[in-house]
Amino acid sequence: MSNENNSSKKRRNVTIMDVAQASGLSCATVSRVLSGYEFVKETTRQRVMDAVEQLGYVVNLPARSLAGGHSQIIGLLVPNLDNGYVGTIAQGIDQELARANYDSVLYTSHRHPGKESFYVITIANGLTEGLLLVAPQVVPTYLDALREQNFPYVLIDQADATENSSIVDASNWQGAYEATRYLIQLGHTQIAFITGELIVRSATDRLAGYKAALKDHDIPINDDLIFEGHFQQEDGYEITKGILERADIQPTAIFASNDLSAFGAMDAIREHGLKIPDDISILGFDDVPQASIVYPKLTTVRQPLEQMGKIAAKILLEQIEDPSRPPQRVTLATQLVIRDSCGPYPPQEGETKPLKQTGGSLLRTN
Amino acid sequence: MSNENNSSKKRRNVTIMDVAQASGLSCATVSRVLSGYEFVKETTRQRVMDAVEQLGYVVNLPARSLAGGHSQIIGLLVPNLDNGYVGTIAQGIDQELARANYDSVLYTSHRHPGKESFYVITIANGLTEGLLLVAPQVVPTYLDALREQNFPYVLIDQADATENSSIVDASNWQGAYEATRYLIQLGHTQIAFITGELIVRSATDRLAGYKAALKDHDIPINDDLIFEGHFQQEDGYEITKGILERADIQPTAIFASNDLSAFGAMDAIREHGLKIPDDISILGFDDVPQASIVYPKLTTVRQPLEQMGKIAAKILLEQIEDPSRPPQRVTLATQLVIRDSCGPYPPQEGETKPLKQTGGSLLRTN
DNA sequence: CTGAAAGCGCTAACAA
DNA sequence: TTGTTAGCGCTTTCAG
Repeated sequence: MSNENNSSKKRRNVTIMDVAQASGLSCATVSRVLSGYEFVKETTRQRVMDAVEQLGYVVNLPARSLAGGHSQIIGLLVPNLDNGYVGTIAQGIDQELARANYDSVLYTSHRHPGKESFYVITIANGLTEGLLLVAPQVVPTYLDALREQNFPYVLIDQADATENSSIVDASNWQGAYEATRYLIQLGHTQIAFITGELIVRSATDRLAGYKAALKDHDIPINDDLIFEGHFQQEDGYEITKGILERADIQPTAIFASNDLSAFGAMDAIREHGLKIPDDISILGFDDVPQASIVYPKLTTVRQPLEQMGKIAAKILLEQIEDPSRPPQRVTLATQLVIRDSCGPYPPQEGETKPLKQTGGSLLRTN
Repeated sequence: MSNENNSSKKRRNVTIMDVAQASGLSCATVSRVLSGYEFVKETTRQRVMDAVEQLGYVVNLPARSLAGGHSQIIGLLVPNLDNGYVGTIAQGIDQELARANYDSVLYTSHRHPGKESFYVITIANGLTEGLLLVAPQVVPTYLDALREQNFPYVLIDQADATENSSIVDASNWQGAYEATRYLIQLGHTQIAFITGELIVRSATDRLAGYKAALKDHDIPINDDLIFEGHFQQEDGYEITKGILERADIQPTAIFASNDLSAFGAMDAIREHGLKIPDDISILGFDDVPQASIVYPKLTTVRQPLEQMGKIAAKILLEQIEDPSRPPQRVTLATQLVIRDSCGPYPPQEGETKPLKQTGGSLLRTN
């Protein structure tokens, strides 16, 4: 066994000074080598690196940040993590960050109800170089503060009222429009719609896309078929249950504003003894990983979540590098992914898979 | 519009000094108030707080860490984020952390292949006060370094060869044993088993549990029925496809070492035109959120993932507070969750749901 | 109970 | 190309 210094509580870490001493150079030079400064003699660099290696030196991040260097850390503010939605975005972010050797501090919103804004400012204060804000359910109040400080941030899947932030999102209106059109072309006219949080831009855009498609096909918009949800599976379940119990409406298809609520709807439908898509069609939005796992596989509108994360990270990194860049907005195309949860109306006997090309962004996958 | 100082790049942040000045106190006192030191006159505290409020002061984390204070940050090392598994654990961690006002820096492993160890040490150096390591696919090499530095860390769902780390995991052996017994009681004797990464302890434990159950019920262990996978959906799919194409083996049930590979297996089975559970039963392990969404709902062994995260965080926090605490190991009970993917063998006509109590940790849920 | 002062480890002018 | 020297904002003895 090794020597018994278990109880030595605080072993001082190796610092840049130690390296300087060991290599017979100044700490400034060591610092230069470590942060990749160009103009150092090759032999010097080597001397430093040797000492670093030998002493097992590792940088102290807080010290570096404090001294004005790059912490190489960005803050990632998310509402939660348990559904694939955020995870997939985070995956994309992480990939891009890794390329630039950045890491992320994870913050969950709604953690300090009311003091969110204070919380965010703290994050932005010192530790992180920029912020990535993923789809909070409510429009954040601290954006002004960030902007005022000229602190880099990018919103993901979320609109900013002031139109003054960098934003990465997907074409929600378009996606909903095309999906609705698909259902219409399948023969449906009684299409129920489950909305998301209606204070969120993506939710209202999807609703608008749905309405526009109906209108363009001369199908009257029936408010009785529109139900306000909250992007949760539970909502989808409860709302659909309600729909199925009502006698006054008979939708032949349900378009849920996100996959999660679509899953809830599927549950309710099965519980009611109905078959999907024979008795009723279901369409979702997002294309989270689960969508292709459920049975029947969910037809849905794909948001390129991972790519959204990547691009957001890339923009943020650019912004960090050059804070004078003006905010930019990137809207990625959504894509209708046709799987097995939508069928024709009226149901055709013998037909297995409805696969009517509607032109544009269609996709058939697993 | 406000005044045009957009171009002022670096507005100095409000510091503790400003607060001191504004309140006519010393920065030491301000610091004391801010870090909740007990012995300050109430009126003084109030004066400080007022100034803080008025100036909009927020702490600078790096400065605090550097000066030896608590960063209130722990590092969270995870393999990925896109499946519910890690997300659910992270959710639990976050909850516990929030209670103690801690945050987490997210690190993804396999990001710096080969230099992982260096990476981890960097994390541990300065920024974070402790580390939570979630189920890396390989046994990490840097544990010794951490221990040597007396740096607090907790392993989640992962064994440590040296038996010298704090660990939170679940009763993998037991879970697999009970699940296998359940299948046996359902009448199955030809039970295929898809393993996980066999260098990972949880994977070998599950395999051992499966074997033990067979043995205890006098069913010969057939190595031809055991397939090595990697905890991935893809594996489950490929392996199952292979199984179904072989003539020499005819399993009536497949026990996959995690839900992900079970999902893959389900895909392969459906693709083969077979029905679950009528033609073949499927059993998973983990109970990730998707498990109750797939159709048919997956019968699986639940790992209390969220709770594992919570407890790991709690242990880490304790360890941070008092580094002299000896490492502890907590193994949480797994639980067989009976849903719809397993049926009796031979199949009984007319029977809807097999629900044979096997005693112990059974559970029927959605 | 409060203030003065010495760093924590690093970067960034400014010199040399 | 390299060294010297101030701090970055905070905590923490040590005096008062």
